[in-house]
Amino acid sequence: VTDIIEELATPARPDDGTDLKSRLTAAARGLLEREGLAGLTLRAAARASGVSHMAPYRHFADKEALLASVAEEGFDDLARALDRAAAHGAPGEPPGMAEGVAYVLFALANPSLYRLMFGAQLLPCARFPGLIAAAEAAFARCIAAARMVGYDCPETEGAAPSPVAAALWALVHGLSSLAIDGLIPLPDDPAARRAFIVQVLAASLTPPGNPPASVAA
Amino acid sequence: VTDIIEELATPARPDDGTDLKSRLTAAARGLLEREGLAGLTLRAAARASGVSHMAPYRHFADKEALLASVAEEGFDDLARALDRAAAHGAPGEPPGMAEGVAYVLFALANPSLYRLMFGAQLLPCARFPGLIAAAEAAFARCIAAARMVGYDCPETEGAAPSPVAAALWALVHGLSSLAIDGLIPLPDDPAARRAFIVQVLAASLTPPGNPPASVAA
DNA sequence: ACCTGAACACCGTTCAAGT
DNA sequence: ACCTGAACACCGTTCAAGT
Repeated sequence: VTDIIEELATPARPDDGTDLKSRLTAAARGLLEREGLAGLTLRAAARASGVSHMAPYRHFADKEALLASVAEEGFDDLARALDRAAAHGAPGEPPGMAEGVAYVLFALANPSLYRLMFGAQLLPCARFPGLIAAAEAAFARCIAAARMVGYDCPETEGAAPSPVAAALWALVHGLSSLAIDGLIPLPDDPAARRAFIVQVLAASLTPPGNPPASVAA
Repeated sequence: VTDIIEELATPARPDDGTDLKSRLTAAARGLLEREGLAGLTLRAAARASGVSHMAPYRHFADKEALLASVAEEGFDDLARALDRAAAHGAPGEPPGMAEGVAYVLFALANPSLYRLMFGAQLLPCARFPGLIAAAEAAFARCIAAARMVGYDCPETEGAAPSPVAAALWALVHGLSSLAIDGLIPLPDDPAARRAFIVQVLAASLTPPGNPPASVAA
């Protein structure tokens, strides 16, 4: 049965011009979206690409390398989504809010991919420099958004991010992660969902006793 | 080789009085800490407990049920750590800060366990009511800490948490998760590490233009 | 009630060939 | 250079027994 699903989603085209490496990555991403992390196997990706189960080893050192390739695509897509949000932000909202909402909505739209990007222990092992670069590129958007909010984020040379940039990234990442896990249930209605996300992000930026920020409630 | 490690860590004691279910859970937790999620298998837990590879099925419906049992223990431990921190908070810090720091330090001290608790898709599938109850009990500490900070958190009947409680949980969870993944590198020195965590948590509570909160920098 | 052992379908990975 | 096929050790899970 699962074989049929695989075939329908990504029909085997052994000689369709595009190189096998990108075909395998695309097949892996499809498997991840449709069947979750458990369904993302080297052999299934090979089957979906119409090659033998050993062919992927020509392009990926091991399964982890294939996962890293998928995760890197995910960070690239996330960065693009943040850039799109920054380009046309909502007029009534505080600066940086459009990017924060776009971040959370991206995670909710791609839960398995988002989980792979962060929770799969791909980053800390320090293999895959391309993956780390993609993650840091996405992080750079968070720093830019923090500057738009008005925070003073000093240039960080390499290692340590400034505490305020870290705080904003932690906020949007934490909300995304908890919402994906269902621990912070979000409204189903798109408008209500967006409003709740704006409320959460604005809440941690307005401590009690301080004047509330300008939020379009 | 891995067999030897298993034997040394949790020697097989088929008849040591304690019931097999808790022995299996303890063995699974040991495997998780020493070898990560990949090393946590039903068969390895059975081996470490000195029973056949089918004995666990008497106590757990499947592998996911064993994982849920370990994760539930993790949420209980986290709740206890938060209670301990609340009992004797640092005098110079704002209220609620001690709990937030304790939360992040717990995650850093138990990275694989923390990842299992949140990232393993155990919560959203709605099996394991005990696990969900344990997670909500830990979340209750975050709401209590939010009230100590001075936020007005209305009672939430069941489903939707208030935006401010969600924001504080997202902040500490996001920082924990990103720190574990190495995306927000923390200082090695314990005092410097604690100071950085305090800075990050305080940063998102003091938006620019508002008077800075009383932080022991 | 609780545990065992054989068996099945799957997986990641190594190795020896094939063109 | 790139791909194949057999093989190995492992895993989760089902089934038929054993006490």
